[in-house]
Amino acid sequence: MEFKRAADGEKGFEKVFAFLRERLLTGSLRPGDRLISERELATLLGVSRPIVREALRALTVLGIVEIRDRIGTVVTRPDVSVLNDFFTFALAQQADMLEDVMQARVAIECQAIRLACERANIADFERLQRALTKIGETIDEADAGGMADFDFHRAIVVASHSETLSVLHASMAGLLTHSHRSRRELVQAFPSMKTYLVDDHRRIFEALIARDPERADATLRKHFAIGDEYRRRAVVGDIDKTSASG
Amino acid sequence: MEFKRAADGEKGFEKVFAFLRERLLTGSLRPGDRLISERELATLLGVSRPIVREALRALTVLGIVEIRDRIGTVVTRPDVSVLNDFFTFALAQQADMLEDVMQARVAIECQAIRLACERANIADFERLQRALTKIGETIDEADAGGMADFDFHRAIVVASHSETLSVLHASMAGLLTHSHRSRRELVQAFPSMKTYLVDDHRRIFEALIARDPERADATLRKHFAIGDEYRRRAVVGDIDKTSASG
DNA sequence: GTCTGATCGTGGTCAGACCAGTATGCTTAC
DNA sequence: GTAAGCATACTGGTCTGACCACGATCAGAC
Repeated sequence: MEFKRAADGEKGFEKVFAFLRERLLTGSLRPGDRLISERELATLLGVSRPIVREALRALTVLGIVEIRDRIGTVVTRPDVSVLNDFFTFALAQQADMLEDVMQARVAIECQAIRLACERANIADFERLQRALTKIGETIDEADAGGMADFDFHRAIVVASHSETLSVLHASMAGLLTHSHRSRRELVQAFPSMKTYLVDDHRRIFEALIARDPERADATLRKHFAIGDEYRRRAVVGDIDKTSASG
Repeated sequence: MEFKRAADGEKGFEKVFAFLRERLLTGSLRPGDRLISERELATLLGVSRPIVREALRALTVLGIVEIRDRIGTVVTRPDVSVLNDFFTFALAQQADMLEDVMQARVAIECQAIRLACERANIADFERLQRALTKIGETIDEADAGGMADFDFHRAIVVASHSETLSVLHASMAGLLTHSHRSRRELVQAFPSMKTYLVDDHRRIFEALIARDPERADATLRKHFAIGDEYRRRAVVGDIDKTSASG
């Protein structure tokens, strides 16, 4: 073990990472398990501790593992934050990606609502109902209104009972949060938007209750399309006349 | 710099990571840029080199940065592999996630085909045409057939000209590759599947050419549904009688 | 039995060193 | 003057051995 020459062919980091990867993928290491200490791992694989730490840190940012100070390293259940990080970086370097991410969000939600039509239970309906009520109540507030809107859409995804869809949606929603908010500020400029917001969400809710996937999907899609339309009109300055009151 | 006590409040790793994160998010560091050397970074932030390496390694697994041996560390364009890694690990620990990931894939593809109806160009159509031809040619081969199938579906996503959808699709497709292959082996057991495969893909292609998003979406969805049905029948052992030849 | 404290193990970090190549510039040969 | 060759100063990749601060554990005091 005194040779840095990895007879295994892999460099230090790769060796450790591959070692742990294999244990994790084959199920030898499951969530909740505690890894052997960094020192043991180092001597076991014939590498130095800093290298082991690199590998553990890599697994940490992937959300696979959690390094607990003075306790040890434990395997965790895969977490969303990774995707969040990734998309945050990715988006930062490609600002034009925003519209693109929105497309992905639409994709996720439309699929989610289809699944939700099959799988939603009473609790899901209640959650949606509450969100719907909230949307009506907060129609005049940009902040609370945006949050209510967000909650409703999230409730749809939750109702799909799909972990993957939830994860993906959560990671995109985070990115779209601010755009969501600024969009909400348009409501004041478009009084007609108020009825659109309330009615549209209600229609989506009804389709969901009716457990009609096609209608739910179509309604949701239309909802997004109308939102886009409002945004377009805002860009070109086509404000509702009736709102000139200010 | 002799104090490990970080006056900045953050621990070593966090300090370096936050430092780089900020540069990356604000655009001070853009893809292609070369970071300063590990040593410089270490003295600059008052930490040791191993810590710097941890941070760089973290960014590497996130696909934000690439460490080139004896050259330096350069900022890269965000890459899919991160998501791939994540889903690989996530799936390994929650096997029941497979069906779930499939749902996400359906979501992505259906949205992609809608966009593709608007955005696809000649090159996209040609790619799809080639894939379609290949599917017909390789109908009797499990391996090549599966690949042709995969290429066709990927071509749909590519035709959407959406980076985000492509990224997501790529990361899921990787996971579903083997299931795709095993599914392909069913073809031999289900002769009726051959016509299904060819015809279905052709119908999808035609809807795309017609630039009819609704029809394309619906056809693609049906395609997936039929695939599921075949799988279900395989599970319960309901094999086509006509294939008893073996 | 309970409380207290020493010890051991853990992650967190550092400093300094060596290796192996790359890149560059300077020297040397033509 | 130009071109080949070599020395040097980088770069990442790694190791060693050490220290710190704190959690856990168990022995000993009460």
